[in-house]
Amino acid sequence: MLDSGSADAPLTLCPNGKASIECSHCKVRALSLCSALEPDELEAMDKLARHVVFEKHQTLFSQSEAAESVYNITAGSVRLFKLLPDGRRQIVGFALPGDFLGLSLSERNAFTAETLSAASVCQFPRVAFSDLLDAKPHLLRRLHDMAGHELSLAQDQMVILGRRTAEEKVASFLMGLRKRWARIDGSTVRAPLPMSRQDIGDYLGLTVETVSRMMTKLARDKAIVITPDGVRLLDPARLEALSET
Amino acid sequence: MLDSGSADAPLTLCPNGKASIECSHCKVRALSLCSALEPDELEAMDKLARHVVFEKHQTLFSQSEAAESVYNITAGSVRLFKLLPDGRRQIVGFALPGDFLGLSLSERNAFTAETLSAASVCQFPRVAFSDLLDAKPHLLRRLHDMAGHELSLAQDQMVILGRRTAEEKVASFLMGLRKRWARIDGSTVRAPLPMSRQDIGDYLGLTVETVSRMMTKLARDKAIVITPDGVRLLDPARLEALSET
DNA sequence: CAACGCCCTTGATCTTCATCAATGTAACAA
DNA sequence: TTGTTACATTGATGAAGATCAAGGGCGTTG
Repeated sequence: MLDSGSADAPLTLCPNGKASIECSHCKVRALSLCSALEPDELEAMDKLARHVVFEKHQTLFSQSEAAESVYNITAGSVRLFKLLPDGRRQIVGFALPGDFLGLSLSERNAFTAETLSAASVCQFPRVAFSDLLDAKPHLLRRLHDMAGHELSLAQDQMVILGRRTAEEKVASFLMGLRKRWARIDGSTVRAPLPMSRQDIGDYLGLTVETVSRMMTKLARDKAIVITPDGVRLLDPARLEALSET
Repeated sequence: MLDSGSADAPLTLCPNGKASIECSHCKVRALSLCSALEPDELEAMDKLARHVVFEKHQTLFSQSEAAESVYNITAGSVRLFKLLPDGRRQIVGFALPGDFLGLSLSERNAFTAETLSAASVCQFPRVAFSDLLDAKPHLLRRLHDMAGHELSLAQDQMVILGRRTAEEKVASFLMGLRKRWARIDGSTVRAPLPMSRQDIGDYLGLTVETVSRMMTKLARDKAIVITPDGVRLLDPARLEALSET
């Protein structure tokens, strides 16, 4: 895990002018990229930053369009997907608070990003961000490490999509999501599900109905409890067994 | 496509001492990473390089082991896969001549790499390569761009695994492979298949039998011709339609 | 509060692909 | 040559998950 040492130091740098304790931007950035920055570099980042609030189901950016910005999700969550011409949809990931989008700095967006709920986003112009990187090689290095991690996650997802049963897919999904939430809210058993069953299905290569049936099955088996906002994991060992690598 | 301007200039730098026209190392590196290098940087690279020949079905490196090297495949091809404890296998990619492995520079290997045929590999110690990058930020930048491209390919593969039928999967696979061979041998219709049907199945989330049936179907429909060493694409338009994004 | 829409769940049936089994084919060795 | 082995193909059957259909919970809106 990344240390959060730089989280409270540069209070005044938050682009929206609030104290960090109130500012989701400053609060979460300690979780990922910005903890690698020196104060002067943070300042440079913040000069570029623009804080934007999106409503539910709004599009941050679309597949194939020219990439304009790098995004840091500071609150809310986002679905990332590709569409086939006939309407089939594959969700390639979900972005949670603290996650970055567009760090590969490619010219065009590889997928569409839509908010699942109201969301706050810290946006940096791609070109300016790219220039900053050229001036700060160690930041680029950090970025490259993050890209390697992302690639590794994508390959794990290939295993899930290609070689796991419906029940294993849902179990792996819940475990994976729980671990990501743990970094954000510290909970070891709660996994809020801001996305619909349809979204989960499009992420796992299943239909809504199958996702629903597998969730019901896991609940019947006392592995999880389904709550209005997501699930609580009753038997992580059982889920772990279903999703073992 | 990358230009090959630096392909023939630094002839003497080839680590195995042959002239470039005979040296698969020098011939292929123009295709990817090394075309971004200045002569002095190429020299630095070559000082690190070790040229190794592997036999068929040998392991280059294994999943979870400490990553020792960066690899440039100069001849032959390689399968990259992850295993589940119960033996299910997901191939996450195939490496062809000119491809690099281990450029993410992570501490541990994310997958196992095994040769499909006899293969020549140019190997660089990971740590030394990493140090070189720290000294050459523009090379790191180039690497990061390549990582972004790889991530994008991984996401395309997620769409194939999650949302395509067996026939579409096989068609996309053949088209994708043909495009990669085109960069190597220039052919627009030939797609050699150094991997077995089992390998293709483990790449596409299918069984051997289904792969075989779909190949037969495509051949019956006059979209491809099956040859001893691979396939010839008779009707690329039909295959394209099956694999349209 | 009633009506509507949206999402989730559940059941019945169908399709695709996996599984099981047999046969075919090419490379290689004795 | 024949036997052996590994891989590919083909057919018959089965099962996982998709599809089709209906109903239920819940928040929103008039």
